[in-house]
Amino acid sequence: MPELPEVEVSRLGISPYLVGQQIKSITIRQAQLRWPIPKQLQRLHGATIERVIRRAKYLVIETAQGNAIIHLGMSGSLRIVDLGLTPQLHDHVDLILNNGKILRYHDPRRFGAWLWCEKGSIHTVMAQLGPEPLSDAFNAVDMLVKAKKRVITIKQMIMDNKIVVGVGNIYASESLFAAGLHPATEAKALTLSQWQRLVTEIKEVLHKAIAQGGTTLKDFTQVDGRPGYFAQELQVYGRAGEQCFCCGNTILSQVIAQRNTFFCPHCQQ
DNA sequence: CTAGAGGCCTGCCCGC
DNA sequence: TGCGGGCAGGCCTCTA
Repeated sequence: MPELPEVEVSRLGISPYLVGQQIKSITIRQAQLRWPIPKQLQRLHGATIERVIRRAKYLVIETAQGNAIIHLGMSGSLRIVDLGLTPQLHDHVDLILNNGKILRYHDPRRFGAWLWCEKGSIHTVMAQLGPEPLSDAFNAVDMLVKAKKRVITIKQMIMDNKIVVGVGNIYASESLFAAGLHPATEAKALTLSQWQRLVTEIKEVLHKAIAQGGTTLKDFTQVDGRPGYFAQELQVYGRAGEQCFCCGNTILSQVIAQRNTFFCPHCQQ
């Protein structure tokens, strides 16, 4: 699912309902997510939410008692619903707030996670993460240097969370199309100017996707239940066999590192 | 250390 | 209509 834009859209959607609110209680209907939901999460009881931040594809709900970390996995989504709304199948966690709202976590495949992090410490899942793609720490010069040490395609490299976070399978294909680069190109073969183009397009694609409310293929919804509209903007992802909007050639797909990858053989060399 | 493969889950779509 | 196979937005863990 959810790549960086979808997680950021979720953050923007839930923040106004969460920040400053006290958590009345937590209801866990299914604790077996990617990891079992830790008991310490109950320490949110009575806590006031100070901030909701995003790091990579993780959301962090900060309180004076400690932080809850949420990951949406492949099929997770968050909604703000009114108190009393009957939970549906796969609605695994409710954060019940004192403003009559519930933050409701839905995740059919249960690849997502709810974790607990003590105040002032860094959870192991977030300890090894690379730079944020929308920050200046993600830049062409650093990518060029790192690429020289790797035997890997550019698509694998931009999807490596130690190199740069938040770029998943959809936005990797879309960014590579925008940059005119074949996804299977050896990372070490890219020139500085090609890295500049790719870095710029990754930032551009992510910004545009956030502005459109993310991409809904199946499971993802915005906080109010609406889909994300970036699906209408996709140039290559999921379009194998269809015509390139740019040149009319047939879009191809190829498995790279066990992930399906979409590209235009004419526009991407 | 790196790179590649497997696995976790449910749901959906396709072909028989 | 029913059923098995394959596939899906992520990422941790194990092996070589």
